[in-house]
Amino acid sequence: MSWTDERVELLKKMWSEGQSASQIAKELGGVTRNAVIGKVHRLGLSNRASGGGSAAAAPAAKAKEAKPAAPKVAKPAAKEAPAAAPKARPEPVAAKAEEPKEDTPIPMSAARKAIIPAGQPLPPQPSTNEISPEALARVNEVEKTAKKLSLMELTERTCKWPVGDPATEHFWFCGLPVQQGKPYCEAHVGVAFQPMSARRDRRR
DNA sequence: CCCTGATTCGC
DNA sequence: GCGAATCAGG
Repeated sequence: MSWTDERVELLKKMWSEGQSASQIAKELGGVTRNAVIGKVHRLGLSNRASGGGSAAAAPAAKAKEAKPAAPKVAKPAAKEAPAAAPKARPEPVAAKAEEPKEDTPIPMSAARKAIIPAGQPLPPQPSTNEISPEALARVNEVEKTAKKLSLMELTERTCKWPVGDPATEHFWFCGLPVQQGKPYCEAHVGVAFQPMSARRDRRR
């Protein structure tokens, strides 16, 4: 694929919108994020700043080291190996403390009748009708393709959204790839983290 | 490990 | 000009 005007235009657009290089690459197709980044630089728009019309900006970049007289320096291929010193390197193997593995918190699902074995008080949960319809639709859709993992099968990168009633047979965890950072997949992040006041704040 | 952008450099 | 490889964070 080559950088046609259209593709460059889309690149510029998406980049200015703050899309990541990988997202742009995906959209364009036929290029890697590296290609996108490379192009971005060549186009000289690597600096995504200057959004608001504020005249002053440029928070002063870091002091870039000037390049005195060593444009290209080949890798230090040759080893000096001067003295015949026996390189006895202690090589201290720092032992890392084991990180305590945290248990994954288990969120409640929408389908809870009112009975959880020990009869715990139900944790407060945003009522279903306050979640955007689209988000719910997506969740319902996703639950069909969920990987339906058991508790033991969950990993750091599997969606930990529970589906079904823990007290019944059909209970599982979504298991789809999580959204970076979050404990849930994209769809479930959508219902888990609501942009507060989603409905009331409609206008603005 | 997943991701990000930045840079280098052979092509 | 192009972009893989690599680097440097988060």
